[in-house]
Amino acid sequence: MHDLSFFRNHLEVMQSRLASRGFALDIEAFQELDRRRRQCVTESEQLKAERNQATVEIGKFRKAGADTTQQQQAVRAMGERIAELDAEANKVDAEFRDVLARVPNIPHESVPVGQGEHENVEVRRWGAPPEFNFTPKAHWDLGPELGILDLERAAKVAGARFAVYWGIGARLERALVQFMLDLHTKEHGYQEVLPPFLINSASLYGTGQLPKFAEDLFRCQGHDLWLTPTAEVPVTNLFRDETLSEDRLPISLCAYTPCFRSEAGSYGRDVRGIIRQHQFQKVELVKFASPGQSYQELEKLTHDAEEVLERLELPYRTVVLCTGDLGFGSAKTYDIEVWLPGQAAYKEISSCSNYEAFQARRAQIRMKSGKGKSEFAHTLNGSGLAVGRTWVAIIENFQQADGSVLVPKALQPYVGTERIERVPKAV
RNA sequence: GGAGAGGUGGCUGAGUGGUCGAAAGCAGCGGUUUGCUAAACCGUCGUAGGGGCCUAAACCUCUACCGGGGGUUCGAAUCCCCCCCUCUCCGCCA
Repeated sequence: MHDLSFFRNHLEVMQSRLASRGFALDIEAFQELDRRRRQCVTESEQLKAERNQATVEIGKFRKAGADTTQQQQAVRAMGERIAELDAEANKVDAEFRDVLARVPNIPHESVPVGQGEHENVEVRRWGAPPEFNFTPKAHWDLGPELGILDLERAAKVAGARFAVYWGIGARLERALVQFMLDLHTKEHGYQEVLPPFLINSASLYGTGQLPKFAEDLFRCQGHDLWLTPTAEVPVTNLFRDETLSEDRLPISLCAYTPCFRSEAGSYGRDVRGIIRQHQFQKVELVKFASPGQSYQELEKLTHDAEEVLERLELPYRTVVLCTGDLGFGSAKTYDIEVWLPGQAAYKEISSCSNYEAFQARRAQIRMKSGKGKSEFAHTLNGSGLAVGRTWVAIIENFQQADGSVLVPKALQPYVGTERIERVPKAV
């Protein structure tokens, strides 16, 4: 959500900067809606002022014992007109807000201009893809062969795009969660939180998933509750409608949650394996920062996520998204992509974004210095990391000729073994 | 799930139909006094939207907001209905 008065007064600037990310702002339609909205509000408020005055007079007259039937009728008629005007004002205002709520954020000036994914710019590359003296397998073959990944039974108990992990496979997933949380809390200065996995509409609105992306979510029938698509939502909304004191910023939080996404509109993409699931596990990093420090914090947060891959000896590259590939609310985003031998490609495993005040304005997250006026905080978040995709990266990168998988050294204490071998069938 | 008690400004807390955006206290901010600190005293002290004003700040003014949404009334923090949340007790449950 943009600042209304700023937006209204800088329409041309907004238009040109939004155009860089492929969003066409219709200035005339906006102005017309804004004009109608103000007209309704002004007229209604004038009438309300008159009514309030008349009402006070009636009170005085009645105290004096006078008959006020006539005045009462007049005010009643006024009330009817006000109701009409308010209905119209509400309608126009809702329309106006809806338009405004669907305008994406302005890209930061450091973001490269581009049309889409292919124009993202690589900023770092770490490690080298492993070389195999055999043809490496993809996890969708390797996992079932090892007996640790079972997509068929997952389809039975839930459906497509779900997974069941068996034995050491389940333990590997759990070990990764533990490892990531330990790294971020003990070495990167994050405080761990465990939020609700079901969240209400107000929270989703606060971080920008609603109203625009409802079809991407799972909703609980009969309740105002949705399955969280990412911990970003409950964790960022922790401070909704609150004012943070500036000297406590930045606040850095990390949270483990499962994430649920309907993946409507992604039919046919990543259908094999567990790259794209309705449910996946993620450790999320969230920061609340002052405007002056938020870009520095974005760099830190991104490095904190990259560190996970380095400790796990997984090759990756980091790209900065160009204007055309930027997410709805983000002003700047780094994607971290891990190397997957099964696909011989770098695949997104984390997305680290600075939303500036875009979410904070929606969620009313303010900050205040000692005596200054309060202003909106900046919010940031990034995966640290997507656990399922990290699981895939380990299986594929550390696979051996005999079909077993070596466990990276840093993870061995958590997994309790140096090598993953075929698990005995449960039945 | 059942019964009861509540939800008022940053906090505490008054207010049961009109002059209440809301007493009082605390915290905050500005000032006076003071060598400094402390204290005392004076003042100030909510948010959002509209207009004055072409733009920005300041200022003035209007409107809305006393958990949320509806209703009654000339007029609602106050009366009625629905919902949400908190607390206490009971039931059930990991």
